[in-house]
Amino acid sequence: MPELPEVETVRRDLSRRYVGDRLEHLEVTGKRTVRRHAPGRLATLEGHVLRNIGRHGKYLLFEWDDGRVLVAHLRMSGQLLAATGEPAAHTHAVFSFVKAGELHFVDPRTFGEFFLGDRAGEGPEVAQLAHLGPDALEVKTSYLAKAFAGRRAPVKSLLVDQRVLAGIGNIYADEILYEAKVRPDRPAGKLTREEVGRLARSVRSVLGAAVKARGSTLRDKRYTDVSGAAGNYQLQHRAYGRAGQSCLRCGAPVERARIGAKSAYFCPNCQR
DNA sequence: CGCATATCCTGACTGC
DNA sequence: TGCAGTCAGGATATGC
Repeated sequence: MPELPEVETVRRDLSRRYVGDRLEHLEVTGKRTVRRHAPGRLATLEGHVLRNIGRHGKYLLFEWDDGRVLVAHLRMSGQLLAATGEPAAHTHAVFSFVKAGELHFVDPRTFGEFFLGDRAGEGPEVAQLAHLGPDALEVKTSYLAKAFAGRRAPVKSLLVDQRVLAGIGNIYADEILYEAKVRPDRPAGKLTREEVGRLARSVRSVLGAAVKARGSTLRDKRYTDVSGAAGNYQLQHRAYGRAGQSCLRCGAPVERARIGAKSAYFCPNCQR
């Protein structure tokens, strides 16, 4: 499940490989891959040079030599793989670059999408992403305090709300809350200023460490980098997936609860 | 408006 | 061993 650290790892891999190269051919075969506009519009990128790859939260922003931006989201199961040879099962798009060769978009669950962004002024930001909060790596305590004020929803629900902060998903939310020693079911508006500060610090430190470790690859191997290699941050998970095991800080058994429709792992003893 | 829930979809896993 | 049922979760639409 790609979240910010996985998307950032993919962004860096893609940048090294494809920026400066010319798109020779683009074949989109997935019926659901382009759904915000006519799928044929993507082919108008053929012949253009990729100038830069940006990222906002979990969205990738491919910037081309004519100023256009191709937006991509991998959702639950999407992968971007440098590939040679026959496309694997569930390959929905193949980008062919002049020098670097092919880039395959593989996505069994077909939730991932591509679309051409509408520019919203200077810079690479696009109108379709205007609802996103700031990128989670740049979170500030003062911003988070304002966003939480008066809210009764569980703090975890707001951490994964992309309108509040862009980039955090279910796994890193649990890791962040564990690091900050805050229970996931606490009403967000009831957190003290000090707790919000710890949370903001943990957002930056957990995501930063996960980017360094090239993201988390779980058993299902739904995430790998662009060359197909696994990440390493799953080895540093301290909350996610550890139900029934001893808390690595205090030894109490880690609990699993449901918050909204998602599972939440936390230590009921040292997260308060 | 804020919050909760259902939906999209396939593959991995669980239990009989 | 085989098969039905459940779960996984990112974003968005809908309901209260």
